Amino acid sequence: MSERAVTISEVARHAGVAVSTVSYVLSGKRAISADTRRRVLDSVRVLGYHPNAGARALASRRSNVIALVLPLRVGMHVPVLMQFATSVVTEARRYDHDVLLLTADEGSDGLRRAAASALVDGLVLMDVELHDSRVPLLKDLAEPSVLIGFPSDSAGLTCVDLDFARAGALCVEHLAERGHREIALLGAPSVVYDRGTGFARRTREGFAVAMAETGLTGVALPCEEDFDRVCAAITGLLDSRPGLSGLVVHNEAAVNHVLGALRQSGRRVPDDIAVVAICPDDIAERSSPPLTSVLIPAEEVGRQAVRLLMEKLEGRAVPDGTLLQPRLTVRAST
Amino acid sequence: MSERAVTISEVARHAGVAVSTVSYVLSGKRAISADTRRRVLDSVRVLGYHPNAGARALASRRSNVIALVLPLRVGMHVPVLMQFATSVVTEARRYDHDVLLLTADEGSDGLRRAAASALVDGLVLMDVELHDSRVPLLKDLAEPSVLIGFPSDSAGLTCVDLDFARAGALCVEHLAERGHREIALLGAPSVVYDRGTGFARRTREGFAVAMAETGLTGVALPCEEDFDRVCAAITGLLDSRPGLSGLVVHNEAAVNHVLGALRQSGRRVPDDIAVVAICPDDIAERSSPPLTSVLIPAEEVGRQAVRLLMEKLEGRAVPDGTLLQPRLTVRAST
DNA sequence: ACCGATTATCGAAGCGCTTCGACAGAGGCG
DNA sequence: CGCCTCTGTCGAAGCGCTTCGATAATCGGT
Repeated sequence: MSERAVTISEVARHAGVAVSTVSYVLSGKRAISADTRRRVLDSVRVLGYHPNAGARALASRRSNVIALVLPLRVGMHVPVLMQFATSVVTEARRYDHDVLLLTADEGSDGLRRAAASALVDGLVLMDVELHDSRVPLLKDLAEPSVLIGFPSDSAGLTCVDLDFARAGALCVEHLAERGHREIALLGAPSVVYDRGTGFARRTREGFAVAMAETGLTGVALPCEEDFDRVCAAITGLLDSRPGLSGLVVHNEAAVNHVLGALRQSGRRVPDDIAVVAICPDDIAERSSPPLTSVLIPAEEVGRQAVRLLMEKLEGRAVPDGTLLQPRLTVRAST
Repeated sequence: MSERAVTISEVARHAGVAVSTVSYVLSGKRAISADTRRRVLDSVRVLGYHPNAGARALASRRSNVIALVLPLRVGMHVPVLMQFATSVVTEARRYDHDVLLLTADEGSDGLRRAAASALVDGLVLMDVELHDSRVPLLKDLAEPSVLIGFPSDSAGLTCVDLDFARAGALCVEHLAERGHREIALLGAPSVVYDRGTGFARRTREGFAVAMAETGLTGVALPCEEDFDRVCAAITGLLDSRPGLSGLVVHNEAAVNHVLGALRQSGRRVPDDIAVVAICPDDIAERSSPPLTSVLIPAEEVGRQAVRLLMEKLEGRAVPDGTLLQPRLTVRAST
């Protein structure tokens, strides 16, 4: 181990050309004859050359690295995060970029540090809140950024998200079509609403609007994530609303507890009560019965976010807001 | 936005010193008078100087970035991964390093690329398998690395992990003390064993050894992660082993399904059957009843991994293998 | 008052790459 | 045939930092 790394000048010598020629072969920024190109690429292969990232970043003022800022607090849908992170990394690699992982608890300072030191060329932020302290910083950072989620003041920012309002509405409409007249939404833990997290609130709003439009009655409640409190909530709900025949669950961690609680209170799904979840497909499929669900397209959100960022890095204009349309998959629970 | 970044020479001019003096103030590698130091630090603050990462990496041959290689396949304990990633990032920041996220599906090439281009100074790999194709590469990479998990040929590598064998044994011993005589282990999905994933196998081995030592009888079974198959497995187990009174569950995704299945078949926990889980505390606490569990100390594993890597980066010797001792927390399920 | 050892600072030489301007040679055109 | 335009290649100037060796300035010891 540990021979010194191959440099571009060794490649140039080996191929019998100038250093700059090697650089142009590799970047494609100037025309190079087919013959020279081949010789250079051969030398690159033979010597096992990998351009030094630091030198490249210094000279070109591009690090080819983007930052991914993950939230790491309670109440987050962890598996969704993970899916999301994966798709960001995969898509970034497709554009020949790497991903630097930052946690939200470093806050604005972390972002400023990564940007100001030219460690990264751009930023993708997850789980942006309605009133997010990082938003002002992003607005006057030289580096472009893309947010997952919409802060309340999103002017001048590029935001992507699932259209949660539509997702909430979709669930209501589906249940209405199935003939249900009284339904309930079980959402995120109350702390998530209090924090002003956009996706939770927007789902609730979409739910409310669709309820009004379809003429259904019902309530929207926060939902904790431990079995006992889920059970209590379900019991309370069933007692107070005897006509209730449908449930929308927007809480990945609680959804299995909800099913358990219904089983325990003797209700059959879907015969006594129908359940629609807003959650990843794998969770919906592993439940019993498999749940009709609205998929959270984490992968596509990640892909879109990276694409938009790459566009901005190229200096192209991009739309301010991108809302991904939810898709409802009917399974056995409705 | 977008004024050019402040450079070290602007700081030097502002403070009335040489560029190298600024560098030495910032790195502390040579003695600097208190007065000069103060002037320089003031200028740094006033101008908002952040050293350019690329230039620094180029000149010092250190990027101050480490790679975190995450597995992204089925059957992984996703939330644990996340916890782990967080602790790696947090701990790395404490040593003034950043974390580059690589996914396992780029395979050895991804590692080689990141290492050869000097993008990273070292690597932390998660979820290493018994026969991992990346192990040979790691052995002759110039960059130091730390593995989470033990490959079968771990000679010359630095590995960290929870002592899963001990964790399995601990569960058995706990149930034995409580007077149980016949118990079962429900483990990972069978595909995970087939793949040769170390932690699943080692738990099973520790379980088997402790069974022999304590004189208990029972079986170890793989466990799928959908409710219906969990239910079937539980029913089969209860039917075929009427004397069974204890269960060890080493499958984070299935543990709530197990409890649901027991409820459904009319068994009370812990009166009819005791349950010990190997899983994160939050899952154990949210179940009903809250589960006696062996914690997977993801956070500590991450911290240790980073520490060991930093030691290696400093050129210090570190132990080949580090096994973290599991801790059993008694809750209501046993 | 002089010498050697410290201590604090400076200047300059890279680190490995990209990019700009220059230029030789090959064609196309009048 | 001379002139001009392309093409393909080269050399050199940085990019912003670290680090090495050199140089003043200071100091105690004689």
